[in-house]
Amino acid sequence: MDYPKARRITQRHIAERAAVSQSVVSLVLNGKADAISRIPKGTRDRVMAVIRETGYVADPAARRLAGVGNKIFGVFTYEPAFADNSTDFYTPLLLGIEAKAEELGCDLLMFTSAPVENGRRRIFHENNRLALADGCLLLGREMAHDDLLRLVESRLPFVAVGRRDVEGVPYVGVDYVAATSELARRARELGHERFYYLHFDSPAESVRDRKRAMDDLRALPFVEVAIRASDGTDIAADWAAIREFRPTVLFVDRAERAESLYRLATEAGLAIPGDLSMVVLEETSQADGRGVDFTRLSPPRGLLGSSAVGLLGRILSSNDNPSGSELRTLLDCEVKDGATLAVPNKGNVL
Amino acid sequence: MDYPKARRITQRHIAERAAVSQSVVSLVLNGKADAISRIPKGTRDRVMAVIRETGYVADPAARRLAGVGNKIFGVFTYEPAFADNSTDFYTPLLLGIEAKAEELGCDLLMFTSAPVENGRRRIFHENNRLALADGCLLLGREMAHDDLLRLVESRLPFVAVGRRDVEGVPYVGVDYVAATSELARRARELGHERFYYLHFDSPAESVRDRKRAMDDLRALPFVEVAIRASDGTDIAADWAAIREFRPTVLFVDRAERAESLYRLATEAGLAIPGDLSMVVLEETSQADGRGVDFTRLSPPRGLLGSSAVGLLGRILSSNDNPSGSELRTLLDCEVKDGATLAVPNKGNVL
DNA sequence: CTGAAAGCGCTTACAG
DNA sequence: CTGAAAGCGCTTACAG
Repeated sequence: MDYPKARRITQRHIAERAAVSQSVVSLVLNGKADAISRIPKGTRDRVMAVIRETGYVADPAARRLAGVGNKIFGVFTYEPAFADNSTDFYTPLLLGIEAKAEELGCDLLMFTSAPVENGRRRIFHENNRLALADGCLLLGREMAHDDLLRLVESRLPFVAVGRRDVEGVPYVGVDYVAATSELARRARELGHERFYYLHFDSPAESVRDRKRAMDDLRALPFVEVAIRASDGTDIAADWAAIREFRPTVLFVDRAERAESLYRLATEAGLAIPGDLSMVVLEETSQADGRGVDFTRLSPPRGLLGSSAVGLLGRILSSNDNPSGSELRTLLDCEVKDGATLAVPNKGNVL
Repeated sequence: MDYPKARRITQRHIAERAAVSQSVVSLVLNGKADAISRIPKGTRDRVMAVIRETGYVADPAARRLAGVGNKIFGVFTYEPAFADNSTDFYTPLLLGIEAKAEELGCDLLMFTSAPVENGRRRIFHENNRLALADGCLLLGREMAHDDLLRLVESRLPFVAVGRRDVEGVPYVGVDYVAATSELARRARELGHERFYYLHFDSPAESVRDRKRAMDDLRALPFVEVAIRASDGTDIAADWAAIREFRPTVLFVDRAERAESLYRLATEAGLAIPGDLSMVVLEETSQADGRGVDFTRLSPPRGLLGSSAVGLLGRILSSNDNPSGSELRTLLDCEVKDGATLAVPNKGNVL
């Protein structure tokens, strides 16, 4: 793809018309305060007038090459953001990111060109345009840890959305451990003692955090917890495994699976929540208003996005030095009361 | 001993390690076929090996400055895309854009930094990063025609999403005239003779196109058409005006208003569609599944986005020359049968 | 076949 | 106070 040479106005043109040298134009435009103050006001005004007349704007590529920032934040999504099943997840995140970027006066460079291999994107591909960004935002449930290490090494400032278990990676994440524990606590208080947790089979931090909270449950007296990883391809098998354990409450980390299990349960004649309570550890789909009103977690996705942009902005700003704990922020996760968690029926019918 | 500052790998480094000159590296990387063919295969392989080892990627800013394309498409949205009431409109569009960009291997530069004035963005603001993009996509219901003219003049290749009445502006739009006429034809066939059209008070092309179709209706025998522009601030007044005309069918261009009018009508004891049929000339909100199932237009938003990206790609490609009509494409708009258009009751009760 | 060099448009130390 | 110049990393016509 060739770049059709648009006749651009340059600082040389401005300089000619204002009868100064090109460097004075550059100085007036973005010199340091004390350098500018040495230029007589008359000269400054003359230059500014010509700039306004001509609508001159500095070429960002040249600025970049000369080593200054451009207020461009790269956005990299590990899973393709536009895939239908990711829309619910990414849209609120991206809205938060955009809102904050607008507030900071930043442009957003979406790295849609990263090639997809095995369902995930490769960030360091040939011809990646990472260097055009002042810093970068990383989104995705799973991120390859070697990519993250390489990014740290590259010195490109970046912020991951979601907690990451990699040394030196700044992130803004969600406190899934606390929120999951809170839901478990509520279930326990209602009298549940047999917990089943069906979770996605993934090494992602957000998956592991939820699992840790469920694991910790075992320390409580009278509580029994069964945990099963599932790749989601055989829900019927998952359901069979669940029934065998005879839980009174079922935790599921993915809303879509919860829907399937809900159907299987009701088809089997079970009353939810009476015979079996259900809890979902993520937000349910907003797409249709007809879904089950699950008791669930509702991560603050908009805030997550805007906070990540805010943190990246602070990292890039020379007169701001985020502390170690600010570089590793966890946001509180809201619990939404739905209609699927209640006191268990007396006789367990499963 | 001082460590050399961890710097970017450049072509010079590659050249040193492969024992060639820097220009040979550049040639191997992106020279024309006949130039490359003159470099012995051994040399080429040596250079490529070093490039692979080091993971070298050309600096896009330098490439840009040297005058070649970067496969970056700018995306400019006149209305802030993240505003809550625009999400329904922009999201499918952006999904289509992203999908096609990924297919073409392009990155997307979202101009979120454009300052908002009076609810719309200014594209030519100081420090705009337009020049970083190979070409640009323009989204928005209304676009300032002087901005468009200036853009044409700037020679930056661009494509507008939505038909535009400005000389030299390439676009991909929706054929609202045909689709609106089709809906009117159906209403006429069902026996409707008194049409009311309430439309947004805006000079936008998409608004004018729908209005033209409604205007054309007047040519039909027995048909009476009343048309009212509304800024949406006083729906009650709009409803009063509608009642006074006693239409049997009400066309509305905005789904949100149609919802309000539907409420007013049913509160007034009217049966819809019996006493009053309603037709909406845009897609209704997907946000909740509980809205009215309007008979309506459903513009192909995803396709609109991907087609616009495709067209921009063709414009930028040197070996492709879109014809005049391809530069001004209108897509067919689907009509969705809902529950609000039917044969009118015998006695008009309005 | 390969290298030296000009040039893209900027920033910024340096010299008048 | 202001200008000439080096340098950022690349592409590409031009000379050997």
